[in-house]
Amino acid sequence: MSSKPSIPKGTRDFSTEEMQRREYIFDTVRQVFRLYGYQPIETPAMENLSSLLGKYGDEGDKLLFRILNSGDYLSGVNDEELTGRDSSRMSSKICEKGLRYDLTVPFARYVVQHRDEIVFPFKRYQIQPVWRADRPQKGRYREFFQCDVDVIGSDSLLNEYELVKIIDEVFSRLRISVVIKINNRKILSGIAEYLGESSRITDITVAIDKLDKIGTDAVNEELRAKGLSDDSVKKLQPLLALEGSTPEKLSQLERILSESATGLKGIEEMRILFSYISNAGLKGKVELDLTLARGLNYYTGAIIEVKSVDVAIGSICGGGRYDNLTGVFGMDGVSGVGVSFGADRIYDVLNHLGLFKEMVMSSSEVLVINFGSAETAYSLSVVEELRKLSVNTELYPDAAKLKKQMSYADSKKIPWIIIAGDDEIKSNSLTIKNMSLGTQEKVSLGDLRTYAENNFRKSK
RNA sequence: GUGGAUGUAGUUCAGUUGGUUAGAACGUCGGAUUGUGGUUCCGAAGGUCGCCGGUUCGAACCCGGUCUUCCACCCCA
Repeated sequence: MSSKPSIPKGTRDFSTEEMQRREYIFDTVRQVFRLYGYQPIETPAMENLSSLLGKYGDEGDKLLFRILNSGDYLSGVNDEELTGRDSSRMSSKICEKGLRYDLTVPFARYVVQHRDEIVFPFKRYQIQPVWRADRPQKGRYREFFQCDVDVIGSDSLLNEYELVKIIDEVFSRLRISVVIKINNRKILSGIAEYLGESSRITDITVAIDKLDKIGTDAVNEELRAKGLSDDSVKKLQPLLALEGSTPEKLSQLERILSESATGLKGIEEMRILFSYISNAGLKGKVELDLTLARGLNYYTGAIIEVKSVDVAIGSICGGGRYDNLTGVFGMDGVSGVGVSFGADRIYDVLNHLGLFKEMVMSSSEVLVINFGSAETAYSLSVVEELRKLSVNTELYPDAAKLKKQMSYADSKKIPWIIIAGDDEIKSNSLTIKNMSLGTQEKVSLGDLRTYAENNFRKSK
């Protein structure tokens, strides 16, 4: 015997119960996506490494799972390279494929590759696993599912608004209270411009993203450590301290960033978006959050992030506008915007909130007891009839003791049992037992249909 | 990738400064009850103490390595 079997770090098996819960999440998002007119696509688990590299920054490149070439993968490597121990150079020689890191970049590749078949604006959703060679933690896995909705080929801010509506709808259906945070890359660019540090926009945004977590002083310290002048740090302070309603914040910003055309454009975009939102009657909270800066560096307009109000687990949904993602695949001038729901974290939130407990997890509505070969034909006809009526029904496969069959039903939370043995067959009837009440009654075979319609599937 | 914790029946956890045969609860299975589950009673099975090595007369316990999970950074769904 070898040691116990196991699965790679950061990956998980899902039990039947977990899968029912997960499918509930997937079904919910899928229904909402469809409601807004989005259509599904899928792309392969692996992409050519050339499609993936350089899209997520240096950090992202490190987190890509690379797939070793098949066959004699060392044939193209000379001795010098082999002994050079340069991992990154080696990997580019021996790996030409990688596992997808997100769904957005493969989508961009898909759009470029299928441009002739696609009608724009193209609204698609995609629910598939992605892989990151991250160090796992709570709520961080190496294999996890994203549920992406994107619309590509339209600049309209109505798309951003629609995505906010979708987010609100999904989380209200899932009964998770959320706050939707929105920012705009152009405003962040404007701020960097205003500080005279345009080239350091990444350092600046990464630092101020941590404001919530580490506080103003630590952020300032980090900015200085990254090489920002004291003067710039000083100029940034009023921006970090902005208060008031969203329109008030935008007005103050407008004054401060009056010299930056990009910044003003961003402010204008936010004004329009929030004007849509203010009339939308959303259930969740939506706020402008200037410190929201994380996300991939391909965002160019709106940046969206959603957090659970009740459970601290990082963001459960995020996305934004990317003006030219398809450009890197040779197709310019196509703008897209989309968000991604993190199914695994949403699962953790629902679990933490106890919102799964009330879910009915029964595989079958009715279990027909198996008494043995003499009764099988009679039992099967009952099973068939119920299935014709769309009642989820199963026949216990073995003629086990009644006690065993009943505790099977009990542990699987099957609410109804049908007993059809000798006595019943003789009188052309069935004994139907309600497992939660413990009551049972005899029903003639001819009344089964009526009984089923009046009693079964009541929960749905 | 950096730093720090963790690992004992299926599950949650006990286990004395290193000392004989590693325990409990819950769960599972069997019986009390051969046509009645969820309650009760009785009984049983189930562990190479994550894995590999070292120290020791002797290791679940001490040391090293490794893997897992978790926490903080980095980054992110």
